[in-house]
Parts: sequence; C-alpha cells; structure tokens
Amino acid sequence: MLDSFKTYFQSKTNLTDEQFLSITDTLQSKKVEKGTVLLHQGDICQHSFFVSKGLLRSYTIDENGKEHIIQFAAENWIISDRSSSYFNEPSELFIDAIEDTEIVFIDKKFINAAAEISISFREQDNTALHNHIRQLQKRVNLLLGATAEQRYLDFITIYASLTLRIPQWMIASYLGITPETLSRVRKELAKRNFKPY
Amino acid sequence: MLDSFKTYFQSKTNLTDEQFLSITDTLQSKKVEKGTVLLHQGDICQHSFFVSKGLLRSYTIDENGKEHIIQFAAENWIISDRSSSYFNEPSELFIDAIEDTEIVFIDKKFINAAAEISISFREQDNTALHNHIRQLQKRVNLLLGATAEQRYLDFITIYASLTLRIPQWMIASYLGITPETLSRVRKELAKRNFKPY
DNA sequence: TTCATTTCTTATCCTACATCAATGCATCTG
DNA sequence: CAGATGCATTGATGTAGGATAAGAAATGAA
Repeated sequence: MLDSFKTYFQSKTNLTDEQFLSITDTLQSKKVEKGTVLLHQGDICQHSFFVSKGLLRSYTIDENGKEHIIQFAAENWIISDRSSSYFNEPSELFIDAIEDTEIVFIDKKFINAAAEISISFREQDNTALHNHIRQLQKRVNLLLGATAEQRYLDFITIYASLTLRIPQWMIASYLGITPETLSRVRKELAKRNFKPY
Repeated sequence: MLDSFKTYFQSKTNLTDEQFLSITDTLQSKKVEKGTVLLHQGDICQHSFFVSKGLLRSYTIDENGKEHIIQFAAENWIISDRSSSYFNEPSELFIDAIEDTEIVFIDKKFINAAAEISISFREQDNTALHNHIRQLQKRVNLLLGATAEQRYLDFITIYASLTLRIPQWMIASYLGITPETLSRVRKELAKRNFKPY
C-alpha cells in the first residue's frame, strides 16, 4: 500500500525514486476496520490520510448531536483537516472509515521534506488548495440556491463511482437533507424514469 | 490609495521599499462608483482587487436569476476569483461595488514577481489559501445545519463592522434566506431583547 | 422641497423539507 | 438459525422559511 502512494505521488510531482525514498522514513501504512476513528473533533490534526484501498469520510457533529458530512475520500484521495494541521488548532472534524481501509499516514515532516526538495510538489500542493477552494465554493453555491433534488443530481454525477458504496443516509447528510427526504427524491426521480447508471 | 496597499502588503510580507517599488509597475489604482461591475460571470479573472476604501462583493446568479452572495470585501481586503485566475477558466462570479470604492488592481505579473523575490509572500499567500478554506468549510457547515437565526447571529459577530454598511437584502442573500425572513428574524431577536451593538 | 426609487417591514398563504412513527429487509452475531 | 441491529421506505403531520403583495420608511435625484 505504500507502493500505491508512491505511484500516486510520483504521478503528481515527478520526484525520482531516490528522492522519494529519502523522505519516506516517517511514512506509515496501516489497515483499519470499518468504523475506526482516525481523527477526533478537538484533536490537532497531525496527519493527512492517503487511501490506497477503502473509503473514509470527514464530518462534524453539531450541538444537537447531528452529523454533517464534509467530505468523502476513496482510493487515491487524501483527506485531512488542513486548517487544524496548518494553524495547529483543534479540529472541528471527525474522520473515520466507512469501509475497511488501507491508509498511508502522511505526517508534516514528510510534507515539509517534500516541499523542500521539490518545486513540483509545492506547485502540486498549491493546485490542490485551489481545487479545494473551487469545490467548496461550488458547494456553498449549491447549498445557497439549489433544491434537494438538484443537489442530489449534482452529487451522483460528480461522485458517480461512489454513489453505490456510500450508504444513503450519509449522502443525505452530505447534501444537508434527511434520509427520508433523499428516499423521496429518489422515488420521484425513478417515477420520472431517470436512470443514473 | 497605492500607499495603503503598500502598507498592507509590507505588513504581511516584510518586503523592503526597494523590493516593493521594483515590482509595482503593473499595479493600477482606480476609483469606481457604486454599482460598477469589475468582473463578469464568464470572464477570466485577471486581477485581484485590493480595497483601500469602500466595499465590494462577489456573487453568482443562478438559472432563476437569483443572486447568491459569496463574499464581501471592505477596506484592506482582497477579493477575486482565485479559481478562475489560477486555472484560467471562465469565472462563475460577478464582482461589483456596493459603495463608491478605491481599488488597487493586482495582476498576475505582480503576484508572480512577488512570489519570485519573497519567501514571506509565498508563505503569506499559502496562509491566505488555508484561511479561505477554513472560512468556506465553516460556512458549508453552517448551511448544512444551522437555522436562519443562527446563521445571522454568526454573521453579525464575525462581520460586526460591516453589518451597518451592507444592505439587509444582501446579508440575506449571503445567508441563503430571503430579505423578508431576515426581517422577521431581526424582529424576533429584538423582541427577545437582543442587542447587537 | 417633491417625486421616484430602493429598501425594509408586515401580513397571508403556501411549499419543501423535517419530524415522528411504523414496517420491511438485509446483514451481522452468537 | 433466531434474534438483534442498521438501513431504506412509506405515511401522517408539523414547521421554517419561501412567495406574493402592499404599505412604510429611507435614500436620492432634480
């Protein structure tokens, strides 16, 4: 599973094998069971998690005990709480495993070392930040204006490959609606003969 | 008004006067009237706008012709569409002036030049990106879970100094509610003897 | 000033979505 | 395999906030 991270990483940053090897000493990989919590609200986020196999999610829990899913991360995605990590402050987020998953733990030492030896890593990281902003802004925009149905349709086109793996109540949580409403939306779409797959 | 940008910029990046001077050739400042549109949806965003005096906003217009305000920027703030600018793609956003305002137009040449000569600029820019992400994520979270009233209360504490300058219907648009609802929320708060100022 | 335009409020009715509750299925687990 | 647990669906009912309309108040222009 470290291999798949290496492949991923080199595809993004053009580091040589030697360069990559020279900074991997703090990288750890681990298999975790479905349900394992990797980051708790209140903790300071010390790692980014690269998913080599499986599925993770990040979410908040509000004063009423309700979960709000912020993000999903399947194979070849990295998930973390960048704010907490960068500003060294307690995280708002939980991160846990939706499926049994194989993870590479990326710590700050690795990030810093990579940034030091590679321009392309820095560029890549910058691009990732911009992508993240773009994605969040689009989501804000949808939450401001779109109906439950529109948001769901947007979700299944963007995350087509994940829609079957993620339980519906989590999709509902991501969309900001209840599972019951999502069920009704889907029923309505089916009635209108909509075929997602 | 270039001066106020210089002050702002040096407070964030520790460039010397000479360094700053050496890259200012493409900077332009301009006064624009209330209502002036600085960026149109569909355009590629070529500048960031530094506000030395006045107030700008960015917003989208959806299929039904409804505005959704994404951001406000008053004195000593920079506003732009980073995604459009960075990825060189058509912007989703409009940016226009809520008040008569004095603006410094910052183009990519300036940014690139600054990044080239100053580590602290790069760091500062990176911090700004992380702040942006943190702010957007918080907003997503509020939109997913909080009531109109909670969102309004959050707004007036965070943007206390702006609440009196921004028309209520724009605040409503930022919060994702109608002006009528905001009016009712305010009435309710007043009844419960809530004192914002 | 005065007239016009924009913004804010209020009132009535309406709808999208939430809440609550019950049932049917899967799937785990001992 | 029987029971427990979790998830999706469905139905009945409630509600926050939207739509519409109209008047009041503020702002602005002439």
